[in-house]
Amino acid sequence: MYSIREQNKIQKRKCILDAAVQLFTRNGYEQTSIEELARQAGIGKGTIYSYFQTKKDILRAFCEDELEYIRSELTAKTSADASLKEQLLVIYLAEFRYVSRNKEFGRLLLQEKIFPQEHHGMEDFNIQNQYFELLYPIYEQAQKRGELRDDMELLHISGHFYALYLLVLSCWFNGMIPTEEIEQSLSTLIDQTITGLQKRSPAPEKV
Amino acid sequence: MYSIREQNKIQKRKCILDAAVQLFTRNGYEQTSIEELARQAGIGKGTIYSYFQTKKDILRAFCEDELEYIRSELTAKTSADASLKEQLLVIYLAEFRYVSRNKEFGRLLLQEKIFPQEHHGMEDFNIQNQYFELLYPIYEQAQKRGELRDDMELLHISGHFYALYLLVLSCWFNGMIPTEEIEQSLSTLIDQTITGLQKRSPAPEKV
DNA sequence: TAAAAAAATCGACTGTGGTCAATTTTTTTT
DNA sequence: AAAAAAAATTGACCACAGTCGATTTTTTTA
Repeated sequence: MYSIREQNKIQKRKCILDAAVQLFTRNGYEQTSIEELARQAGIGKGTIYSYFQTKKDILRAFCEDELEYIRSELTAKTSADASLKEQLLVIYLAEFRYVSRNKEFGRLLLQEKIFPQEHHGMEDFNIQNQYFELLYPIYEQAQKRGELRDDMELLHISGHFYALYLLVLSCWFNGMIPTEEIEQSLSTLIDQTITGLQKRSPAPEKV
Repeated sequence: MYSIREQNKIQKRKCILDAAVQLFTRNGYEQTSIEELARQAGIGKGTIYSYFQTKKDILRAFCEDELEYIRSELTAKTSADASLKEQLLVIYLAEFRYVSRNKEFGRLLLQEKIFPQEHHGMEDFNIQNQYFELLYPIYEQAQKRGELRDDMELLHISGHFYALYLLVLSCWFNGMIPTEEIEQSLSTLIDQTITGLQKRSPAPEKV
């Protein structure tokens, strides 16, 4: 049972986020002032800061919600019979599509997510872990089918693929990879990872 | 031959960076105002902005210089006989040590470097590429010794290892990996990359 | 060398993110 | 129901990043 107070809090938080979405998407993040945002949400400026610590947190909260939704949608859709590579591509490309839809948002979100401020702390840790766990079933399945080694920690495997995704994102933000080539790049890197960089057939001679 | 004007520009730029180093390291980046910085450098506030576009650019300029120096030192030192893994570890650990020495600087530097603003553009692209090329000899050498496949683009190989480094950095910033375990983590991931995540055929490989 | 042009310097000014003490609203106590 | 306590709200206020037109310094022209 929620008290009036708690009801209001929840509702007001939503008001702020709704106003943020509207203004951020219309005028951009930097171009939207907190005062404007407060006006649009129908509350005082100071009140915003009892719901969010910083301006970035507002953007982050919205993005996280959206991403969470996309992910839940996705796991339902991913076909379990597809190869590991295919499944990973579907997931990471969906994420990329989201992050790249608005470059400004994506950049700010990733900057905070990958190299966060001290004070956020534990939150991120959990979200990150949650996300990894989301992928675990896929890796486990791939292990069972013999697509992946089974003498490795899932966390390491998961991390490894995630690292590649990060790299591709970074290259895209730096203009080194155009949008059309993202899939190709990811695909190549996934292949590399699975196969390994080690020289194959002729047995390597020890020096 | 430098004109008086050009002489002054070079010197003044250095003044600003010197002042920045002093104040940033003493009081931190956030706690140092541009006015303070200008005073310390002995120039007007507005002048700073004809040398650097933003406050972050000042920090970045300093960090880049330092990093460039560390890298040049390093390539001279790295022993060419060591294994690929050993060489990579030396290089990436040196970088990590630098980035982690001051967490605040490191964070800001990486945020800008990995997910940069639009307007910086080409600069970063070149720096990134320069860095990759710095490592090329090491990979080529490893290919010749048969440690690495030689049917792969150096850029992809380079990128792949760089991705792992990024991941480890991110985990460190998120508090998922404590400083003492960085080497271990990197080491594991490098092994994984070289060997590949694929399940090896239980049947003995042809000798 | 004097005048004109170009470049560099400056600090008052602006807009904004974030704070905080005073005020209002809700809940608890008597 | 009234009083007291707790929580939420607010906008004036502050500090600071970044701008810009006025001023000074350097270079070029005549």
